[in-house]
Amino acid sequence: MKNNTKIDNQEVRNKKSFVFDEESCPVTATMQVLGGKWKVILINAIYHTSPARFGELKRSVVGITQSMLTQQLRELEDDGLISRKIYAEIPPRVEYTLTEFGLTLAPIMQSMAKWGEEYRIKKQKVSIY
Amino acid sequence: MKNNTKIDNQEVRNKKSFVFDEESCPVTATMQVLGGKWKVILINAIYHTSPARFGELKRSVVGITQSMLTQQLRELEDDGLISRKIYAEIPPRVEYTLTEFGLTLAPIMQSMAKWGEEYRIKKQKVSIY
DNA sequence: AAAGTAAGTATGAAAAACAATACTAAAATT
DNA sequence: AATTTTAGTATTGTTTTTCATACTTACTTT
Repeated sequence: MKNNTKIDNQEVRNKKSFVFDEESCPVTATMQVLGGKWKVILINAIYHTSPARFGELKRSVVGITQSMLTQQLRELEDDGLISRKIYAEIPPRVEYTLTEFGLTLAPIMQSMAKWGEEYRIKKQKVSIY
Repeated sequence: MKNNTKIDNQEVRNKKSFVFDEESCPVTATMQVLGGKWKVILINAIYHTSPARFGELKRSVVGITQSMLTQQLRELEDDGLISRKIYAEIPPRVEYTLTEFGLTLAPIMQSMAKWGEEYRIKKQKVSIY
């Protein structure tokens, strides 16, 4: 116990004690919104093709299913990141754009895009062709 | 069909046709590595507490289970983002640090941290207390 | 009259992610 | 001798995601 206290003090002295949860870690908080397989990809896609139609996203976002697309778009809308504009036409037309708030994610997407490019280069170097 | 072609041409004229997959979209490529509930949070935690011991991460990363922690750390190691240093001691000691490559993720974490802080402010404004 | 169109909804199933619990080793401490 | 410590593994179960398929509407084109 004495020893334990000694170690604790050492730890306190040498190292801040961090807590990573939604409350105290802003990165964790961001992940609550952007988590999931498709969120970031979709935001990025809308960012680049805005205004993006539903069918357009379905074709361009490789691998996503229609129901996933619908669901994720709804969640992004609920979080205030994208807006959905319905045209009263037949056949229907719906256009998605980033809201002003959604546009504040641009730096995240840009840093990810940059990293992804470098990652691709790194992978090429490792591959054995 | 004639009409269809007309619309297609219009689209080609007015809008680039994007494809969002791992090959052609660097953001999507990044998400292959950082996807999942814990990856970004863990990288961020190690970034801030490096060198981070296993038990330390288990305590500080709120909500993660031991098996999840082990699994995610292994995957991050396999992707070359973190390194694992084992000390031949009893009881065991293992320290995790970001590799040089892992450190290249810093801009992503920083942009996420910044956004998370602003998101918190926005949520406060909306709440009804 | 049948087929095509866009943007969905609904349903059920499969797959992946995640969680809980118990267990281990080898030395130090009580 | 029992307990504590750290960093796990193994097993089983639950929950969440994701997928596949069929269906809808109301108008246009064939």
